[in-house]
Amino acid sequence: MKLEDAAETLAQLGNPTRLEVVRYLVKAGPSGVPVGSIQKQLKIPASTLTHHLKHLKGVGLLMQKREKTNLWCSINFDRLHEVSDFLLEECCSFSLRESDKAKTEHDAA
Amino acid sequence: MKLEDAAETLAQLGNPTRLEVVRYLVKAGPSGVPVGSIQKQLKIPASTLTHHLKHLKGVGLLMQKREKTNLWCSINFDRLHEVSDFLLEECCSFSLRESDKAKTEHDAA
DNA sequence: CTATTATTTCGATTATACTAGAAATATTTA
DNA sequence: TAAATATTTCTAGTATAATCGAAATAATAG
Repeated sequence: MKLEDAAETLAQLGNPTRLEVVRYLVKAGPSGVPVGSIQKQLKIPASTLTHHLKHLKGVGLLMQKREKTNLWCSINFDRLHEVSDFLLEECCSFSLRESDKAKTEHDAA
Repeated sequence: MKLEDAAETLAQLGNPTRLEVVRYLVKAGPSGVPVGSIQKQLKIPASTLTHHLKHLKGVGLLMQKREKTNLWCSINFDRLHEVSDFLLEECCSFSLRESDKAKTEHDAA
């Protein structure tokens, strides 16, 4: 995953209203929930909700599928895992303290 | 972890410059890296970097420790794990499709 | 076709964040 | 004390996002 994409996705998750929606959808599981249910359940004005859903869709976190008049929303779990994992990838792959002690010039450039 | 706190933390991670710093510190491991090394390595203007470090510290992602003239920065791995995990907690704890099929009134309120 | 329900677009207000140069401060070493 | 290095504060310009009411647009059922 590219850093820019991860940052953009995390930024979208960083809005409290949007995160509330995401958490709700995560709990709802793969089958998802209609837009209207989210709206009533979390008491978010319709226009505000649409706005946020568009953002979530934009970074690939949200999937939507029409069924009659309802638009069912569900989380893209793969994508969410990807972002979640990104944060800790390559953890501790170098230690400056060691090279520091060994008098290696870390900041050569 | 409270939703508001998670959102605030994710928002901080959502800035590309800050995320780059975090990723660098994650790779550096628990011993950390001095401010100046981050600055040179990632080529971020000093004032900009200080600004971002303050944000990261504000949400508890960054720990700092002085050693002579250098200020060593390291990631609070516990905190980062907490946020990372938060996203998928209570996954699939309810399914609207099922209650839908059973004609249960989900949006009663 | 009309009524009803679901969702989106528009438009306007308000607030907040990113960025970085220049100057200031702190800490160490000579 | 002076010089050198490390980090922070100040300040200001620029841009972008959150919010939501009202009106518009689907989509279906009767």
